[in-house]
Amino acid sequence: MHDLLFEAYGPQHWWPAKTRFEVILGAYLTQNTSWKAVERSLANLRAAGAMTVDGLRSLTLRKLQLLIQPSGFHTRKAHALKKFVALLDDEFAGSLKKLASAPTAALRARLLALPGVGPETADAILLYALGHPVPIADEYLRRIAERHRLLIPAPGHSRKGYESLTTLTRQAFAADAPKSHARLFNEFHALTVAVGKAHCRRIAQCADCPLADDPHTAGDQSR
DNA sequence: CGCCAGGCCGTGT
DNA sequence: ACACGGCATGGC
Repeated sequence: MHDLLFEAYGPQHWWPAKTRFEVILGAYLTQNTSWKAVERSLANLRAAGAMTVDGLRSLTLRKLQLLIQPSGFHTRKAHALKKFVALLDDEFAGSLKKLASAPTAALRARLLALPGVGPETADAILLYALGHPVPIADEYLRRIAERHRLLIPAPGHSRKGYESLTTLTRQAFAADAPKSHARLFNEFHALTVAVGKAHCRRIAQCADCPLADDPHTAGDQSR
């Protein structure tokens, strides 16, 4: 899938951010939110000098909420971001570098324990901000996998479902590409979003899906 | 106007 | 364990 999508779409240049902390901010802000809206919040944060850990720490909660308002859920997300900085300060001396040097499994568990951090956000931070080789499962990948009969269709999206999709992705890469997983996971997730947007929103758009000459449109699936 | 977006969480069954 | 609604805003 990675190779087919890469051939069709080319490099996606993810994550669109300059610093690790900017990736983390984006990972929180883009939860169920279009990236376009996130860009406006990020611009606000940049203008306020809050694109760094120190900058964000010095903001009041209210001020932070105001700055990230354009990307929605600002009350929850502002709280969550403050809690992330608190974790960084309390357990890693305020250092993203120290945070990044923690073992992957323990770090993932610690991130998941934070409010506002679920599986996808945790993995996005691990992969795109901290450089850990973890795959990212998301709604797009689930749709694509089901559409192409790689995953048994399941009605709800349970946490367990995402964890199993994560495991399957990791195993698939482990079998076919033993090396450079971080780079492949990085590109694959970006490509997944690209093809998901282009072809998996509506069944009619699957005609020229790069993943298959014969798209599996027979089995319905409304999305 | 209605639907959706690069999810997560609390609550009820 | 799973389903379901709330969270907020802007694009299209």
